[in-house]
Amino acid sequence: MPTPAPRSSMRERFREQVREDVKATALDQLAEGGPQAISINAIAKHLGVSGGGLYRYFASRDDLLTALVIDAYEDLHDAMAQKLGSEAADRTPEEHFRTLARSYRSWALAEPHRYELLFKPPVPGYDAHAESLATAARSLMVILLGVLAEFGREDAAEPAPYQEDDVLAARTVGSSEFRLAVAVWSCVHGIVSLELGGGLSAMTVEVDSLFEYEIELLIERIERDHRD
Amino acid sequence: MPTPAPRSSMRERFREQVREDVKATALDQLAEGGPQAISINAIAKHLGVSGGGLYRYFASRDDLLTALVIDAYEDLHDAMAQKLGSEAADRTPEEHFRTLARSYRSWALAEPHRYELLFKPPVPGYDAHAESLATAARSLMVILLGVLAEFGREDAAEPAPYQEDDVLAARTVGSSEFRLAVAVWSCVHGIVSLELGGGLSAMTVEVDSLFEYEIELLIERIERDHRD
DNA sequence: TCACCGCGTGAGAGCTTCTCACTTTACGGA
DNA sequence: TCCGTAAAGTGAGAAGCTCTCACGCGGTGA
Repeated sequence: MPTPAPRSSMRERFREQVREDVKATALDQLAEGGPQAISINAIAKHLGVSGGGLYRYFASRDDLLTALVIDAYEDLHDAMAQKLGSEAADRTPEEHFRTLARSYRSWALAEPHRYELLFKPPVPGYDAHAESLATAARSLMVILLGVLAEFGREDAAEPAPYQEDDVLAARTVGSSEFRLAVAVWSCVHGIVSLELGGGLSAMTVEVDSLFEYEIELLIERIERDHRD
Repeated sequence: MPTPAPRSSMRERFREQVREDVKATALDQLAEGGPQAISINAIAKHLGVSGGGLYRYFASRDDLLTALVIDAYEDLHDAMAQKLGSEAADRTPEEHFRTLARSYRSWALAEPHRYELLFKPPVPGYDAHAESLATAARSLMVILLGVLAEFGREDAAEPAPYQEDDVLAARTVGSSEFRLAVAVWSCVHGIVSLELGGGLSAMTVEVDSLFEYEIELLIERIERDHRD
């Protein structure tokens, strides 16, 4: 059997390539015109195929949007994990948390439409992709849970605080650590969301310093929470 | 001149009535299908007029959506003001704040699509209605600023904590009170937004108790902020 | 009474998503 | 090497959308 797998994966690989091209074009449209500007027709024209052809690759427009959301979750996840990983290992938990929060906001500000997409489900009703979406969302929590767990330990030089551990996530769901993580996330998301939504642009307030101040308050709160 | 005003306002009143009917129908569509489901065509059919006729009342679909957003701001504002007003005047500032936060969340949970609409500007670019939108958003802040101001005073029985005072709002923009109000708002909005967006539905966490806990933490923070 | 202006109509341009019968192309087993 | 099968792509078209516009009808104000 001389490499039967590569043969059969040729089509698969091409198919995946086309899907990536479609998503890349959709991201361009998203960046310059928001979710409304994403058009299957326009993507097809841009890629040089006829309109109906793309439906071999995405069952519907919502299907494409869902794929974009999952990609965005992974991208945000990777951005935060990379920032955390590039830090010196001897940093304090506080520094790790600051890095995490700042990279979260930076990503959102750099790609506002993608961030909006994360919290604007394309279809109001629960569709078939709800499960994969939830999984992607949970992967963000794992990072946060890892950093929050550092605060509990006395020695700060613990290895790999940003590792992905689904078992850890599953175990801590519903626990007090999880509660704290959700609460912290909601505060960070709150500022970022208001900032992006224009709710803050109307008010003349320095979001940069507000965010930094919020980070310090959250750290205080985390430390207090760990002293119970 | 025997009442020229009522005469000339006959058309005006009718016009306003039609606009209200259109918005009411749009709200029905919004409630059951989200912003995407709002269709000028379908509204016209439901009201028994032809499609193009509605453009005498709303210049565009975005125009209609903007009107809905402004209405939603006012509605949320009124809901909070009414809840505050119905309370006994001898309540403490803490109780007032709890009432405010709970009524905010209640309104959002009761009308999730309208709440989403508040922070999803229909048009990405800043349109002509940006100013009226900002005004409506600021009216929310005035209520919050009023309640936060109670914490500063020693005697809790101050009159009319929820009065609207644009001068007050304009004066405090950029001040430290304003900063605190924005920070508090962003935390409350953060939880509500995650809850509505489904980000929390994936995680099994009791949002009710989480929200109540968050309120207490915010009160603590407000009181600490006033002791500087 | 009469001119006017706002209202509603219906056609239609141009866009969209999505379906479907059809052709073409390429893979993989005999 | 050859050929059946399955996938890729086409183009027409249905149904929907927003929005425009020329056209008449009728209430309003002088």
